[in-house]
Amino acid sequence: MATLKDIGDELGLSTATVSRALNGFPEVNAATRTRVVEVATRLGYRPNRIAQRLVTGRSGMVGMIVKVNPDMSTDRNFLETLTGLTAALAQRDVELVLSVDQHDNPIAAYQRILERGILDGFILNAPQLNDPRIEFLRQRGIPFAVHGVIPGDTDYPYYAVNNHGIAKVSVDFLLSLGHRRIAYLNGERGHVYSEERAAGFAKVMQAEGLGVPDAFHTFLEPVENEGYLSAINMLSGRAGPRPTAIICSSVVLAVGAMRAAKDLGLNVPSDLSIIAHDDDLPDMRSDTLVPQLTVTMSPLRDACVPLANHLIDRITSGPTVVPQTVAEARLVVRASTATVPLGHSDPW
Amino acid sequence: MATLKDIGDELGLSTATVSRALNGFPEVNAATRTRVVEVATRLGYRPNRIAQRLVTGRSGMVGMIVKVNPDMSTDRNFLETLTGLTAALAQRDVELVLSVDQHDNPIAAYQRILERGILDGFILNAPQLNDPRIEFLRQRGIPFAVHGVIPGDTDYPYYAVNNHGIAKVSVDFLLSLGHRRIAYLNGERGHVYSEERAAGFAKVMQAEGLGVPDAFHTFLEPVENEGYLSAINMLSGRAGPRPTAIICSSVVLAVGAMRAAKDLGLNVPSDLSIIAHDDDLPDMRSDTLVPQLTVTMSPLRDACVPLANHLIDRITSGPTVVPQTVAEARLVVRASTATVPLGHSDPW
DNA sequence: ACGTAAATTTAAAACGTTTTGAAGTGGAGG
DNA sequence: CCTCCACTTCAAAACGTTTTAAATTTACGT
Repeated sequence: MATLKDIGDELGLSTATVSRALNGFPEVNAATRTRVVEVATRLGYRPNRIAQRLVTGRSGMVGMIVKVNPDMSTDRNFLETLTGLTAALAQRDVELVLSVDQHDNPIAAYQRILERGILDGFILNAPQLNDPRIEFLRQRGIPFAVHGVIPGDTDYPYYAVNNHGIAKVSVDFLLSLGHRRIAYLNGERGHVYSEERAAGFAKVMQAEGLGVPDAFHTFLEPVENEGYLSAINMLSGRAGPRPTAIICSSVVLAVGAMRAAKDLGLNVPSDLSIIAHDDDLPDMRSDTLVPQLTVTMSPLRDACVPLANHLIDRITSGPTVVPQTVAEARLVVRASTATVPLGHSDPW
Repeated sequence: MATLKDIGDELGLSTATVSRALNGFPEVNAATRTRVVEVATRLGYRPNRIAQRLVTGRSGMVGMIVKVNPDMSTDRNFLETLTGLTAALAQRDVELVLSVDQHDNPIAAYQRILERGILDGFILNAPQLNDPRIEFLRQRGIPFAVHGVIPGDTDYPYYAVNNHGIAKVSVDFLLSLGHRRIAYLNGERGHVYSEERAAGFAKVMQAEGLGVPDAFHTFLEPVENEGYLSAINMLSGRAGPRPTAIICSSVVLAVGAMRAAKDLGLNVPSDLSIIAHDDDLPDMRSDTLVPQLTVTMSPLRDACVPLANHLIDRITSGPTVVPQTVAEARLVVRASTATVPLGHSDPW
């Protein structure tokens, strides 16, 4: 716990000079600077974040609020994000403060922690379509960066994957294999990612002159059983001729769909092609499934470093800087997709 | 962002008096106090934690370090703990700062964050048998509270469940049903909880004059498939006469064991009794399984409030205070246990 | 040598709180 | 009327840093 004063005393310098020397100000003599740095490292000096914050208004700490919901699958994503984010922030010497939001009011948690004047900014994840948190933070002028982006409201730093593109790549690939009856097991309504993919899916299919009955585009909680039930419904033939291909919004849903196919005696990929989007979660490896799953892939972890940097840049450079990234998913063709089965290439 | 000065100016008082009025000092006039409180609430005053910390040395923030490992099941516990803990701490106006430890050196993360002088203390979870973190924090005099307790090293605030008791209750119950060949699917070696239960299990069985072959007491990563494989091995009869009852250290393992029994054509509970320990995780409901699982139960969430309080008490009252709690698990008898099948009541 | 500009360093204020030591009230007792 | 004490309140220092404005030193041209 050495302080600036300790260093200054040892060298006969004022704390002002020491501070400047360590913070790389140009007006300090090169020789002095090296002496200061030398003593600082010898004493193991680390600036006191608290004191820093008091005077600069910055604490080097950013917050993230976790919405707790019983659906743990989103939490799996969250934990993955959390890990990468802490690491990425640590790279730039920023700490992550976590808060859990248990109330129905998504603002309350932010308010509570903001009132304390501790944090420099926030990372938001899983934005909803009209996300009140964004309005709230924008109003107060609190810097934030979003994992994802709200279409039509993009006035902030973000890292997003091209959900439109994810849908298009999947559909294009299946079309090229001759599929025409393509179903979609999507995520829950209201989330940006599912709505965006839904729009992309609808658009590409329409452009091809292919309609999709409502029963074959479902919006599900991303748990295995939901995927199973919806796929059973689609594949049983009761809602119309069964699809020859299913696109799943996540690997969990694909696992459910594969179980459904198996239970109905359908072979993947010869009777049914399955393609999923894979966030590359460590406990949901799409390449360990049987058959190995064809996926569009955009590792969740890839988001963390850009997100951290976007936020920090925004904090340090002010509101003029709006760093944004849109990542493309890449198609990984494995064994769960094949050409359309004979006699099934007609549309619905 | 009202300050003490704002309040003081409005009432013609010094910041000193305002501060004392709000912090409940006895020497302030009752009438003044009410006036101060009135203005403070009207202005939405919240003390600035940063300034507070700078002068008092306390920040009202405690830390927790997450060890990231690919085994997500422990993370499920972690997330549950996290939720409860944040809430419990918030009750006493304390924030939780999270840090993720990705390095092999468990100390590094603590060091990094401590050097910053931000935190008042730590919550540790999942203590290992010779946990270096404890030695480190003790040496530095940093307050901490542990979820769990290391046998033989109990010189700190903690909340623990009686793991010995968990094993004993389970075994006693099975013994009373006539079982003699009781197997144990335990958690991984090195963790306090598994070692303690192992010791408890061995002791109770020995006291009964019943040995347990090594093959029937296994230490597993708490994932479904591990439970399945180990149970298959036990029930196939290759390692000796099959057990009539299996105790599982967690519900996930029990799910695996039940699948194994089913695959081998064994009925639960008539052929095989299964009992598990249930931490009451929201996504692993032991009462939704078929058959409903008999369990020893100690909700993970119960730990959070005592843990938070233990830590805060320690921080505020100094090292003389060592609040400790040992919780007992309760037995919840459901449908996965029954009396020993005829002709199987002899020991190994 | 001298004045001036540039280079370097310093003293002091500021951030918002807590806390120490002192000072200002008022009333009771002499 | 004076002293003493209890009750309130206040001014100022402190925490460790950054930053403004001022002061000091150095360098340079004459």
